[in-house]
Amino acid sequence: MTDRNSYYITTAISYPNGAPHIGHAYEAIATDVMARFQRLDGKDVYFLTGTDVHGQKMLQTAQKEGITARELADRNSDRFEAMVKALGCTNNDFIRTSQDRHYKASQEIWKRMADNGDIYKDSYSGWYSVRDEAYYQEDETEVREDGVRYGPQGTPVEWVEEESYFFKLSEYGDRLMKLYEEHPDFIGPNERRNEVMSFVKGGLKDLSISRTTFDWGVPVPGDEKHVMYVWVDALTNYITGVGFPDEEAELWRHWPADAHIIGKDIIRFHAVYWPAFLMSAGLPLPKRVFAHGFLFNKGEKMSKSLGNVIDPFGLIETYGLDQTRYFFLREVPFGKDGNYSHEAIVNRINADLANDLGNLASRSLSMIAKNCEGVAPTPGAFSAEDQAMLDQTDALIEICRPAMSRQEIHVALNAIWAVVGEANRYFALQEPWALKKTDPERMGTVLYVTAEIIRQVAILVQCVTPTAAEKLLNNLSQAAEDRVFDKLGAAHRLAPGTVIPKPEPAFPRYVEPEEAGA
RNA sequence: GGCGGAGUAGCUCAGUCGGUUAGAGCAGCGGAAUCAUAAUCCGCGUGUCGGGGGUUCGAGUCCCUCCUCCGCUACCA
Repeated sequence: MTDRNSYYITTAISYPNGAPHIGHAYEAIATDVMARFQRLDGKDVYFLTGTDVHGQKMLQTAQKEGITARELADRNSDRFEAMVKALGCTNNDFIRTSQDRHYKASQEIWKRMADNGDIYKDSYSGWYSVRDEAYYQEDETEVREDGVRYGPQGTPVEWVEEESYFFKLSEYGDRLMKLYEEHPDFIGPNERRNEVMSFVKGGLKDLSISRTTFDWGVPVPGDEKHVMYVWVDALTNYITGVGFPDEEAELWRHWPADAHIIGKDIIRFHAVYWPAFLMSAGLPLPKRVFAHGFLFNKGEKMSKSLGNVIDPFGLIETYGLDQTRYFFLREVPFGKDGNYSHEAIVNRINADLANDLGNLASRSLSMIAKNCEGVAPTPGAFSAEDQAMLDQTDALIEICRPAMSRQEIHVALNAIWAVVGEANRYFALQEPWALKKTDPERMGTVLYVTAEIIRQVAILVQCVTPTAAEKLLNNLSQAAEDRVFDKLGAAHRLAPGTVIPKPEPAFPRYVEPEEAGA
């Protein structure tokens, strides 16, 4: 929006029924990169993540462990919060749906939907799978040889009959279609938009939004034997996090959200149910819901039974934080499924980070340290090659900004690394080491241009590889206030005379650990 | 079954409104250079652009058909 400077971005909240895995980490990293990007671009950013701790599964897991649901929720949420921290995420808050503020917010949005006449009580019966948290038609289930009835996902189902509150989703089809048509950017990527639209076009049924079979959840106002069922509760976190229902709250300025970043498996809840709830409650709708893909281990789905689950803490430990962040965002087009393998990540670390960018900085800055008295030289007139190189660098932000606004993180990174590659060619072709003897002034110009490229690249990649970018910018003696996108481009070139000491490697190569006993 | 997407170099993918010898990165092979994190640079591809048919002066690009894969969705004894 042009009329406000706020940028509110969220991840989905994780269900902490087990340990955090790479999928949670991926979403958190990507969202953090987008939050950092907008912050560097001068936006008033609010970044929210957290956990969704209610429901029967949490209750059952807690019972199995002999603790209360709340104890389990707290313990496991702590782990998720620790993961987010370990990933270097700059979230402003970490919400847990067990918090008082969230109960208040959920009950308020419920009341508003009820006041709008969209909630009614009825009874619900059917074959219910606890594990799927879903009801199935009888003909979707089958009784197997063990005498147990199973649902279509292969999980056991039981006959459940309970009274339930329903939300009149069936009345929102037209308004939702209008939303998708008038705001084509509401759902991304585009293939998800098509899926959602065809789903809505097929007709919507009313939605069961409460349960009486367990009590670990937000009580329904005025009928406390019901607790809210997953979606009203979980989705509401996005407004709880910015102060709802206190619309005078300082944080409420951030609503509506600019982007909800979620996994492709929950697109329907975010692109159909959520806007319908908000319309019903009379609240503004988020600008965009973007669904990323899944990560596979060498093409195989990660699962506990296959034993190929990747632990995010282990990745950081093995490869480094910046390296892990860079790998997933560069290797996998955001929005598509992607693959992880040791070979692939090592290749990215060494080729892109160490060899291309790290070594470019190293070779150019160390020449400045050695041959230019440790300060950025004063450039002479720029040659056509110099100017072309600078122009390409100056243009990066104009590529990155629209790409990032569409969550095309890979497009931005691709453009940045194209400049890095071009800069290596430029450097080799200009041969500053030869100019040292033949034309020292020209050498100074080439080194200046290269340092300026590194300055701009480092400012841009702060959002992906914050630690290494900081090293580069320290090496270029850049003040904190100069490390923002406003300082990119021709109007704010590296000042000649800036102190540039001998560089320390910003991106070390990945070296395979020695074989045991070798 | 319906809808949608995809099938291009060993791998991952670009290919705008159809137009000259179909591109990039990675991997591989050969060479150069020595500023640098043994990093970098240059050169090297006989690819039925999934198969077949059609429209056109000309199709990876449009139309038809078939095959394969993926997603969403519906349903059946």
